[in-house]
Amino acid sequence: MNEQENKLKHTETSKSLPIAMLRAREAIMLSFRPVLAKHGFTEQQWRVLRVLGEKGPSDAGQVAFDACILAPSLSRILGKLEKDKYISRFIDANDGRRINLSLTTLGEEVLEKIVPETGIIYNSLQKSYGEEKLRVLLELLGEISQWKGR
Amino acid sequence: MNEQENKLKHTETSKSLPIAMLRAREAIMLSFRPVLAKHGFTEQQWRVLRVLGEKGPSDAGQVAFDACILAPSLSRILGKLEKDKYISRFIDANDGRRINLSLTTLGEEVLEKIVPETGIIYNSLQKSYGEEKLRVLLELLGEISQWKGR
DNA sequence: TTTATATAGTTAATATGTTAAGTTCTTTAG
DNA sequence: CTAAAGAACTTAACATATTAACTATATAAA
Repeated sequence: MNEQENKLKHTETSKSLPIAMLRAREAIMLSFRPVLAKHGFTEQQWRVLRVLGEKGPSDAGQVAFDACILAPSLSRILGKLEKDKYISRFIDANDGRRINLSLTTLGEEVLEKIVPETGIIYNSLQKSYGEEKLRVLLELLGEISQWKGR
Repeated sequence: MNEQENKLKHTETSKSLPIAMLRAREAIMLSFRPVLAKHGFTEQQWRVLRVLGEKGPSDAGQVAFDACILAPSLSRILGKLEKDKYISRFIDANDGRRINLSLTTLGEEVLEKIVPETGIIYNSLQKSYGEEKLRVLLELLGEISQWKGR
C-alpha cells in the first residue's frame, strides 16, 4: 500500500470504525427491535429497564452511564417509564440532587417476560457467528471504549 | 458456568453486543464530533459528504445505504446540505423516481479541508490501539453486518 | 457563615432515528 | 393499452441525540 492509499484509508467508509460499528449494530437491532416494539418499548427504554433489573436500584447518573444514554434523553425516558408505572423515582435522602430509580413490580414482570424472547435471538446470533468470535469482539470493543481520545 | 448464568449472560449489559458497540462508538465519536462541529457539520451530514466524495455521484438510495442513514432522515439531511450548497440533487434522466446526488465544488473543498483533521484523530486511535487489532475488529464487525437475523 | 464553585437533573432548541402513510414514476399482469 | 403491484423518495408523527442554558442542592473557600 503506497503513502497516498494509506493516508486515505480511514476515509473509506468500509474501513471506518464508527460506520462499521453502526452497520453491525443495525444488523443486530433489525432483529431485536420488532420484539421490543411488540411489547411497546423502544430500545432505549428497554436498556433502562435492563440496567435497573441487572444492577438493582440506582441513581439516574449511574443508569445514564450503564445504559449509554445522555442525561437529557434519560430525563424524558424516565418520565414516560414512570408514567407507565414501570419504574419509580424518588429523591435520595442524603443528597437532594440525586434521583434514585427502581423497577416496579410491573417493570420486573415485563423484564422477565421479554428477556427470554431476546435471548432466543441472541442465541441464534451466537450460534451462527461463533461463541469465541463473539467473546473476542466484545473484548476488542471493550478496549476501544477505554480510549481517551486525542 | 451453570445453566442459569448462561441463560442470563446476554442480559448483562457489559456483555451485550449492541451496548458494547454503542459504548465503543461513543468513545471514538467523543473525539470526532468537536472537529466536525467546528466546521458546522453533524456526524450524519459528514457521512453523506464522505460517501459522495468516496464513490462519486450516487442516487439517494445508495447514499442511504453507504452512510447507514434511513431514507426519511436522509431526505431532511439532503435538504439542508443542498440549501447550504454542499451538494446538488437532480432527477435521474432514465428513472423519474430516482434522485442523483453529487458534491458541489464547495462540498469537495470542505471535504478536503476536514479529512486531514479527522485523519489525525484516526491515526492516534490506530497508534494507541494497534493496527492489527483494528483490522481484526473491522473484519469481525463486517461479519456481524452480514447477519440476516432470526 | 457567606460566597463561590461544583454536581445532579431538567428544560429548551435543533437534528436525527424510526415507523407509517403518501406521491410519483415504473414495471408487470391481463 | 390499462389497471395493479412495486420502487424511490418525501412527509408526518413521535422518540431520541446533542449541546447549551437553567434550577436546585451540595461542597469548598474565604
